[in-house]
Amino acid sequence: MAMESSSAASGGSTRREATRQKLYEAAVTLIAEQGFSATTVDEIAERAGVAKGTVYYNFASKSVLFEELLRHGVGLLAASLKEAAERTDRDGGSKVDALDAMIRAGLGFIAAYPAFTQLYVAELWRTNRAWQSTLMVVRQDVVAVVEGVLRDGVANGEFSDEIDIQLTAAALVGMVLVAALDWQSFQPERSLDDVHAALSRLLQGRVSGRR
Amino acid sequence: MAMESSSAASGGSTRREATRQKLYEAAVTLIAEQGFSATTVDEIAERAGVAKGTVYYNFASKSVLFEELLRHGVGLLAASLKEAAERTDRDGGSKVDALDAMIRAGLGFIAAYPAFTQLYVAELWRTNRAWQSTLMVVRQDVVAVVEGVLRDGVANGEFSDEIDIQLTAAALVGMVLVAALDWQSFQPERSLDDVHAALSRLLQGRVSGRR
DNA sequence: GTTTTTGCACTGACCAGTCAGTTCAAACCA
DNA sequence: TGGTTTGAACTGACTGGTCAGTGCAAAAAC
Repeated sequence: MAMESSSAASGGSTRREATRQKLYEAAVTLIAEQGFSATTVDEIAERAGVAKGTVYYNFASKSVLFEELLRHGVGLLAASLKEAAERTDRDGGSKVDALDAMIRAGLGFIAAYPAFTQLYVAELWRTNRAWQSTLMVVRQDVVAVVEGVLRDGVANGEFSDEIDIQLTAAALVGMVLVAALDWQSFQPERSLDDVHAALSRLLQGRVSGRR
Repeated sequence: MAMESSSAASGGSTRREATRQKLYEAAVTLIAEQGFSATTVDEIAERAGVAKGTVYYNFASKSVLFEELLRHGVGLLAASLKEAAERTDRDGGSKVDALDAMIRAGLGFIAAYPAFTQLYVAELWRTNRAWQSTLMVVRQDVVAVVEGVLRDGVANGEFSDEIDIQLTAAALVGMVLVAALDWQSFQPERSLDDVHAALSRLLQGRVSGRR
């Protein structure tokens, strides 16, 4: 995942931490490609360049490794969105600007950690999974940031008070998520700016306006 | 999935066909809940009320069963979208109306076959899967319908010629997909009309217009 | 000298796919 | 009508292999 790439990152930069990081990175790619069940612990260890025993020295089980990975990644995404919204606020931007900035931040995150995003999308709507509750919490973290901006926008009259905040937030997140995954998978040569412009136009209803 | 529920449906209404149908229905739910790899053939057989051998009598392998399931489901979705677009055309509606009708058709499909949709989303962006090519084709079937409407709209001046057809189509599909899954998972009490209205508003840029 | 990692052998559960044998229903016969 | 044949459909015990997780002694790292 290469999240927290600088070695002097948060938390304790012990040797243990470095190993865990390597394991995260190996696991996220493999699980994104193959899914959780189809990915073996041996594979993860091998890709991380580490002995199998080390995996179990650092994580209680395969699913615990996965859950910690999820929390790790979503934390970064939510923080990035929040930061984008707040920055726009400080600069005196409108709420549309804030949404726009969040779209860009979302795209940036997905471009940086495509594997994580794939994995997240693939697992989010599954039921009957051990880590379902982890995912719910984690989803709420992200959607809540968007909902907050929408709510503020309605309050200050910038958005129609007829919008359905929950549904609209979900739809916006979905729009960015799917467009970005499509971009990565099917036309990776496009630039972030390109994709951002297309989504921005859609957001601002400038599709049906005939230029 | 209950697709093709009438017993005198297309194809041959043999005993075999009925069994295959039962297997589809069993498999789609289980795979949506647990994922492909985590779902065992024994489970599928049991849920379908059939012996394991029957699964292999009817399908060459577990993944062939899955691939046929995918084609089966996506065929229905694409047909439903196409039908919605054409109906709008016949009634002399605009291209925005066509998009709107497709959103409704998409929501209707997802409401009718939520498990299939979950499964589709979860598998679509995985790489390194045996059925990757099946998925690509199948995705194109759906996105192409939306692209077609966008293209027509640009041609007749209804849409800005600056829109990026591919990206916009993907984003629209994503918007509907994710909003609908969220609806089903997190606020199933909402009506289809509710959800449709929210998305329709977003599509037509009536979010930032201050009523 | 303590923490962490390694390497590897081992276990027990689980699972995809097989196959020899059984059931079913339609067609044919008397 | 009732009996018989035939092939398609179905069954479920079995096999060969895979994989999560364990245990541990010795080596590295700090």
